[in-house]
Amino acid sequence: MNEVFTRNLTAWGKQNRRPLPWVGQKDPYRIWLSEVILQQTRVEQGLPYYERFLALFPHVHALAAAPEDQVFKAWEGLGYYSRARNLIKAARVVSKQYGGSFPASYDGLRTLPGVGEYTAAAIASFAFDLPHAVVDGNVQRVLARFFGVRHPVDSTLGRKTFRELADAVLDRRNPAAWNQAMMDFGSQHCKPRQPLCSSCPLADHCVALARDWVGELPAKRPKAARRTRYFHYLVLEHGGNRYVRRRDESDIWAGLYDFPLIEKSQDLEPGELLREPEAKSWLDDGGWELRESSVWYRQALSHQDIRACFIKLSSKSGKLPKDQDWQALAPDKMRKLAFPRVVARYLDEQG
DNA sequence: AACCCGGGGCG
DNA sequence: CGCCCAGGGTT
Repeated sequence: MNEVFTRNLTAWGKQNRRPLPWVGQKDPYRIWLSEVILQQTRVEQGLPYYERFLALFPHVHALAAAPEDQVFKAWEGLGYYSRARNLIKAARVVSKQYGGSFPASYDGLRTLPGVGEYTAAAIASFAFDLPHAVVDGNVQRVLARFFGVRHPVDSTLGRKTFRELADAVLDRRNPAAWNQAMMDFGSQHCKPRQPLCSSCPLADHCVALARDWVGELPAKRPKAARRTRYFHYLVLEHGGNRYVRRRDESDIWAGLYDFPLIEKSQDLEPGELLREPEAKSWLDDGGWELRESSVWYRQALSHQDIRACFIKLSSKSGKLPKDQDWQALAPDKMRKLAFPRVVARYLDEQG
């Protein structure tokens, strides 16, 4: 069974390799960059970001030397911004401590920030031809269906099972081509919905197909409920400038910029909002006057449902409390900074 | 082990 | 609207 799986998947891989800029590459920097960009991200979505990053930062030293805000701006809209933070950290380690050369071992790669089991195996196999099997969503799906594994992929037992299975079927003579074939097969043939079972080279021995489990595999644990948050943004204008701050690392969008924010568990009208203690402590004595308030913008994330409203106020004195690190910025300065998607949408529409 | 972290595309 | 995506880090 294993032999059939290996032989047929290898044959499929030879004829169906995807023409992507990082496929077949041996430069560890380019492999690493593409893998981090593609974490939890579709190829079609990540591709333009990969091209842009490579143009802006052709090698690891350029990325290591870049201003952080420039890297975040290049990452804007891609999500999971801890990837951008770790990208900068890892680039600096490779640039300064390793003289620009990525570690040429799985364990060495694993020490880099943002490089977990999957990414370390990917770089080790693609760049260095080392025998490490990648286990991503595609690989899990192929293995779960063909071998009929019903453990949830996000459970401890499931992770162990899929890692061992992936290692067992790995073609150690050509790990790069094997890993590529597994992921390509999962993304193009053994797809999550409407997989191409009728023309599948593995159909004869596929457990899921024989038992009619294709639609339920791979199994996942039930998800936590989505939390709804109401973000009331104060757009404080003073002499053509607006106040922004860089978000800290304890909540969503760490490292990105946004406006003074009052969060509530429900939506408030501007009149109610400005009577809240939080608003009064910020705005009192500043002579702030209400100008207009936007419609509600909505952003659905996998784990949160965020609704944002933008309330514009202006003042001649422009006074704000000093205990927060607000900066008053002109529009041309703001354009260089990265904002959450929902804020960027507002800025695009309002100017 | 459970939880958190974005955004987009698709059925 | 729910699911999925070339996952990783923190608690």
